[in-house]
Amino acid sequence: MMRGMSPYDPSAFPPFAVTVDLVVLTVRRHALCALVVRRGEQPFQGRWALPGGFVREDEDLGAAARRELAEETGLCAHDAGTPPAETSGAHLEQLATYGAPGRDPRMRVVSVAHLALAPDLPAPRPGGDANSARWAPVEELLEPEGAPPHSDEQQTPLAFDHGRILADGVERARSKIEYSSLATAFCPPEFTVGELRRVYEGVWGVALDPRNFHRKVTGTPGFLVPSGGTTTRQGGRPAQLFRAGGATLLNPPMLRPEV
Amino acid sequence: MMRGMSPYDPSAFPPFAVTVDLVVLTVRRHALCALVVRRGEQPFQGRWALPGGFVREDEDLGAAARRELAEETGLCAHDAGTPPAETSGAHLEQLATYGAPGRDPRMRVVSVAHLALAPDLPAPRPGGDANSARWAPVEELLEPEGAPPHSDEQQTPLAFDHGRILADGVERARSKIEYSSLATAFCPPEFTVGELRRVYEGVWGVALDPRNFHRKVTGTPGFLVPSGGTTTRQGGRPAQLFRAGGATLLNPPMLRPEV
DNA sequence: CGTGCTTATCGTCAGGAAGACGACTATGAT
DNA sequence: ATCATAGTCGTCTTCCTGACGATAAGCACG
Repeated sequence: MMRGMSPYDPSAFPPFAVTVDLVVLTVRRHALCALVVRRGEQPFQGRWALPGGFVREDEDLGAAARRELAEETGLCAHDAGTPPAETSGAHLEQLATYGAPGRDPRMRVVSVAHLALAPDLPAPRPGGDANSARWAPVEELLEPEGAPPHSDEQQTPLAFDHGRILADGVERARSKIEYSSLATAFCPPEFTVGELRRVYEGVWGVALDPRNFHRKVTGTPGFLVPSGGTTTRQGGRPAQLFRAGGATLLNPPMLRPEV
Repeated sequence: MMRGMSPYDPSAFPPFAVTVDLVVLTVRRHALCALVVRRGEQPFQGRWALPGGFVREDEDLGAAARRELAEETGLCAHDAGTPPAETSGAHLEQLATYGAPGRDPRMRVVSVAHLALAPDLPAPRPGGDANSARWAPVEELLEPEGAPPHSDEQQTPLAFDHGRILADGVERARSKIEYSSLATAFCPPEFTVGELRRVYEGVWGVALDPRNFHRKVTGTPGFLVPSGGTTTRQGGRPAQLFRAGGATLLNPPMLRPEV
């Protein structure tokens, strides 16, 4: 033990529980969707919530997020900064930390939220038990922004402050695909320019010009590398297949249309 | 108490201490500087560290960061999103959270780092005790990146993992002034175009063309609003004084020169 | 009081990138 | 065969930026 070093006096600081919550996003049927699980206990019993759990002793925050993601989806996540290997992994990065005193009525909980971007999974029922998890369109989960159409009893469909966490994660994803090649994390290992365009359209909720988009992504060095094959899985003329290139930053960025 | 709701079993999760650490940046004499304090106790006794402290019970994370910032600098910080009022406040936003198991040898500490951007303060000696705090150029604090010139005993001048936290904060500031009007947070309430340009030059460590910079910032609607006066405090021809406008996002962004 | 130095501000010009959109290609469905 | 669907290549205009010349208006000297 180091000279003069002593453990903290436990009475000198309040006790906290630390959790990780996950905003797992994917693009399904042209819409941005988030993974939500149904709560089995109080508070917010029966409501939808983001997946998450306690950080274990001797476990790093990123490791806890990767563990929770694997438990819920089976995905093996890359850390941010790790080059995308051949494995079918998702992108994972820290989002923000939420620690308002009253956010969990049981005790003081600080939650380190993480953002994961995953391709459209073949298994729509992740996790263990039956219909306790689903992909939900984000505008459905964030709906009561403008005016609640029917009942005003529940402000947001999500438990705790998960509505805000999800909103922050969606905003991060929307802005980050502008200036990085992260949109490829929503795609399978091999994909076409049109599939990548539908990712942008789904995340941003806009329509993009296919010709200008094609020029942009194929003209940015290091963004896409052709894999040689073609596919007709989207119908129409066969499209060239690409893989994500090594470039991570898009300069100049992909421009999101105004309003 | 809600029906069926009970407090967590304290044995179900490990105990954490939660702190906030501050990356306070300013531009002094054409260099980006960070606020560091000298540690008085083990571990890392005598080394420089980022200011910070425990989050109190019933205190929000942002409130803890604002409190620490006020204790160290006397600055009254705006929350991110709050329009800059007339008060001489700094910008404050959450940066990232660091919770690796071994980062504090005494116990498990999760630190929610915040980033503050402040104008050049008239008082270079903030805080209470004597010479326990100073502004240090960031490249001096982050020096041992390439090759340590003299001794190889200490890897970084900063205690704990504060070298990485500072690096992350600097990178956030460097990228954020590209696409937002945040550079004005480094300026006094009234400033000239040249002073704003020197902020960009100090943060990025590059030289910018004064003519193109002037065209860019005065041509972006909502970025700057003329306050009517002029000043010659920088020497040379009198320069028009401006205030930060309401715009927070720069579109198109200010382009950082390559390499 | 002019000369030189400093900084601020306006203008011009060429090159690059993006939006709008026409044209053509190659598949599957009927 | 024809049509619908999607992919791919070009063109044109407009906007923005980088490079850089020119002028303006203070201050510090002699």
